[in-house]
Amino acid sequence: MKNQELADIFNQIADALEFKGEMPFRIIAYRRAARAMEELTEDIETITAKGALMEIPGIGEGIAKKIEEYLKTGKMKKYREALSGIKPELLELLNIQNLGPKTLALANKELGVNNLKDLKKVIANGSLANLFRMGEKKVENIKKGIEIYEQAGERIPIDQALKIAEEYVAYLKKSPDVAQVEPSGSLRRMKETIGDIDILITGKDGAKIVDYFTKYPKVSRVLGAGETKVSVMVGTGAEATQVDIRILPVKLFGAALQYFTGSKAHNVKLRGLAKDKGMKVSEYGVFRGKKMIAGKTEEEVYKVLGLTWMPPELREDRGEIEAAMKNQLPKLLELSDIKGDLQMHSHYSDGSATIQEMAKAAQALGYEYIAITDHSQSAQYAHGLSIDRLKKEWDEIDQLNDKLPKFKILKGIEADILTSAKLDTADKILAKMDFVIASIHQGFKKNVTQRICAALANPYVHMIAHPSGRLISRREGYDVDLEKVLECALKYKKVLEINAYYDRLDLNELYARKAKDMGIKLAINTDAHGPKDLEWMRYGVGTARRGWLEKKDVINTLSYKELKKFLSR
DNA sequence: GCCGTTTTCGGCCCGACTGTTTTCAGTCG
Repeated sequence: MKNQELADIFNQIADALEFKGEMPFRIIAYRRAARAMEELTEDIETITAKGALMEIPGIGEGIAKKIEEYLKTGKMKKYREALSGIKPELLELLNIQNLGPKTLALANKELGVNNLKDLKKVIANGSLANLFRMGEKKVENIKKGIEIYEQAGERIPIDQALKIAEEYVAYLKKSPDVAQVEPSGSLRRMKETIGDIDILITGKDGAKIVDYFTKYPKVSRVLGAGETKVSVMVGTGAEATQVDIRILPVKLFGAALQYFTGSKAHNVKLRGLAKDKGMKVSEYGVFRGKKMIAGKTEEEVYKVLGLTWMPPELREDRGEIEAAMKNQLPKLLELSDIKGDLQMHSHYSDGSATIQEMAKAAQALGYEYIAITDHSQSAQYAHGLSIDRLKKEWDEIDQLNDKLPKFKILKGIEADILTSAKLDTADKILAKMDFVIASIHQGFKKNVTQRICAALANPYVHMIAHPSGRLISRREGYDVDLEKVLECALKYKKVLEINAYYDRLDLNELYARKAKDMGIKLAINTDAHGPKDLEWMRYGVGTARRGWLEKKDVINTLSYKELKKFLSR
């Protein structure tokens, strides 16, 4: 699939044009095209072959021609032209905070800066500070930017971001000057990774709040502090994370929260819509002329624009504004709709707890059932179960089910799909199980699509776990055609998983939405290896909500009775 | 470069903060 390749090319063209001082709107157009490429689930070559490129929003005649040219020849004239005269490492420097295209172009033209080494040199010898409209302080800020750039700068997993944010929020709530504190930005939208943590604060005395905010013990550096807006770094080294706050009066809470939650693309669309209607939207409210007509609540802000309120997870400019206009937003799945967890491991394989301990923890979450899905025999890396030990596990589950009132433990297994495309567990064993998961744990590059489809065709298999195999922070995933996998799942009426482990979230939101649209059922499971891991469910639900999923799309919202009926089909 | 139940041309979100300005440019979100 060349989707990401093309996205990278368009982003680089945008960077290059920005560096060269090209018209801003042309640059925005290339960035939009890049984003469109990244969000496609279908292979761009398939779309091109169908002649449907220009049906993608953000792709017009010009960019469509460039895509066709690239797919046909492996080259793109515009790309070559845009990058002509630009040394390979130069545009990378645009990732340094406080160093934008204008300053970089100036440093390049006047001082011959072409890479990080050059940049450091002209900072050290003072020549950068001597350029037009430059000075000591500006250079100092660029130096700060370089430090942050070299330290970390990677997006962090949502799990880690939530922990940092929750601690910070607890600290902020202790201040008597703070009225409301609300994590917003990508965290509130439950994005799978987080760049900066954004926190909205309302209160009266901004200066006092700013002071208190920057005195948080974990702050390692203050990046900038005004009266209503502050940025700090929390932690050091690879752990360092940027936290931004915005302070506004209580009566503007809704407008402020809407603005600070984003996404940027959503807000741009919203503000454009307001403009068409003769209104203006900002963090200070919705205005018609000078008159403020909304701002106290988010509901109010959306309402005056003719829209119903929408959950933060939808706010990505992926059709939610259009749907809200027609009052056709999905009624999203809630965490409280989840009645059980259908993938977890006990100490029989590589889990840390007993089956009883897992059941107790699940009961405490209000669940009606769980499936114990220990690894199968070929999974030696995970202490996979021999048939004898599997039978022992069944006996224990039977005993527990007799003991536990109003709670059910399903006999499950996570069976390995072998490189031969066969499952490592015999059908006659699978036939005796309540819930059969098949998954790839070996041969990531060997006919994965075909092997998964073969597993889906097996009448005893209910679900494919983590269908792409990606690990967000460290692994790309199997060499698999997910479009085909979706087709197979639909054909055999099987379930696909949203694995809720925060480093998997697999299927991701885009494929989850595609699956839903096709009519495929999903299950959201934590893949817990200990009782505490069951709490990861909220990340899986977040991904599901970002994929527009409703209760009816997810099988572990069914009651035990309904689930048994569903699984027996 | 994209896009159109107000337009095939003329629009394209809005504001904070910083520094180097003598009224504003650059950067960021």
